[in-house]
Amino acid sequence: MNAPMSIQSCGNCGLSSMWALTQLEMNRLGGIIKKSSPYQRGESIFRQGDAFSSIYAVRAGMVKTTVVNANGAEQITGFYFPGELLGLNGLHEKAYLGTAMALETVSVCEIPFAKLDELSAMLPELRRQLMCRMSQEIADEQNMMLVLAKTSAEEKLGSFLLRLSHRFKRLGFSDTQFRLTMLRVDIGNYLGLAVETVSRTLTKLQQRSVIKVEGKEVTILDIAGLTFLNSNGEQSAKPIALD
Amino acid sequence: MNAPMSIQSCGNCGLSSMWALTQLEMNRLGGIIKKSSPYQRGESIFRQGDAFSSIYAVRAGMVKTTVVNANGAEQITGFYFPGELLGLNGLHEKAYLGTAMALETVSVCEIPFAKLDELSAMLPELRRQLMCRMSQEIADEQNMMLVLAKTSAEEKLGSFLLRLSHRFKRLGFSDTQFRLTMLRVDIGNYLGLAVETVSRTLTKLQQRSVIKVEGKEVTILDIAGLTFLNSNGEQSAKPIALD
DNA sequence: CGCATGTTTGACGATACTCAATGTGTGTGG
DNA sequence: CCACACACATTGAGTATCGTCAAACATGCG
Repeated sequence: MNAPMSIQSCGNCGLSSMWALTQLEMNRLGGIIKKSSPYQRGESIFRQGDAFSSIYAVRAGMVKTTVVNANGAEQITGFYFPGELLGLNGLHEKAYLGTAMALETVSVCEIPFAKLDELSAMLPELRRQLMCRMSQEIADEQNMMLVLAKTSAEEKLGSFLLRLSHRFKRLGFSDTQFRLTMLRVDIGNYLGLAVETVSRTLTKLQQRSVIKVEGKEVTILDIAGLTFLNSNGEQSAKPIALD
Repeated sequence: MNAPMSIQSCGNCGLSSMWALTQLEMNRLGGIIKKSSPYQRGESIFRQGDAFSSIYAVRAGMVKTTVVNANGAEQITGFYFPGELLGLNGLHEKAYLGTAMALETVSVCEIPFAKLDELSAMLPELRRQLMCRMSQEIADEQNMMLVLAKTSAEEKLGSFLLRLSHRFKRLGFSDTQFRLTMLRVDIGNYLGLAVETVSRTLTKLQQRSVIKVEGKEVTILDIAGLTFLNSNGEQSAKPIALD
């Protein structure tokens, strides 16, 4: 089992590389950030319903967020990589809308939101970065909605793998070979597929030499093949436009 | 054909009711908002790839947003009601990530983002409201992801109708009887279902007296029935937790 | 080693997609 | 005003895909 991935630590916290702030701004930001002790696999960083107080930046390791729906079933809402922010959805309800759980050994920085808000009044660049990150979160989720709206299991899994690939690349890791930290059942839950379908589809893609799978290790052999799975031009809504 | 729904107009713009700001703050905000002429069905408010400059608040009518994916197919990413904000996802790329199109006669307010940003440094409550709205957008989208991750067409459509119901209620309209502004094909595209499946599922739910459908008019007869469709406790990921 | 957890594979049936035809409504022009 | 064209919606028949159930197979851990 290899070490969980991490971003370069620097200054108070591993955050400066992603926030693009000046030294002064970083110092101010660093002043309000609390470093927390690492979480072990299965431990939760916050829980659904807890009062919202802070957002969290993942420093190392991968986190999954889940909600319990009306039927009492647990549904995964996201996987979070180092450098990504947790808890942004809790602000408007003043409570966390889901539970964040470590998938492996995880290190996070806690950023008290009230202080971040005050600070953002004084530091324009920090404010813009924060907005920007929230905007990105919105965009990422729309992207995920596109994945989920695909009709075939192959497309869903293909898009899922490509998304992972992009995020590993952004972290400086290989975008063609990586480790699926989460379980097959998690992938299925996240994508709205049965576990067995996940397994079978991975096997099928492997047989076609689009990917190689060895347990949790995945190698992407044919990115184009993965991108254009089942690419029948259908399933699109025609524009009303006259415009 | 009835008039498109709208929020109460007030002051410069119909926004104050949703922003919970003081009169002074509203005046300052009103000073930067541009009212735009109405858009007709099929006209676009902004287009995918356009440079990001403003966010838009829907005042009246319904808007759909779409993206064109790798295969050149159009995919719907959202339907927007009066009082909701468009374009928030464009900030981090400095370009709109999708096209926003009027589904009926639509009126919007344009809010130049650069000015909003400046203003938010001076008005703490405005800043918090803005963050709060972005947080809500994130939460709404996660909610939608839950809908899409459902495995059965019935559940997807049921949840879709319930979401619409809640939003109509928030606007002061009936939450049990409303009009589907969008086409069946749009619903299918949005939910990852074939048009025929949308049609058949609506019929099936009607036969079971859960809803009543007459063309675009929908009446919800049994909210509980709609909420707990196909509620087999399965399809959930078991927590790893020891914790 | 043995148990628990996770993954894969097989067989079967239900669900949803495809193709095709038929309804239904709406607006246009004769 | 009606006939027609067009876009949209529904329904039917056949098929592929995916979910379910069950069993075998791996993997990790005490």
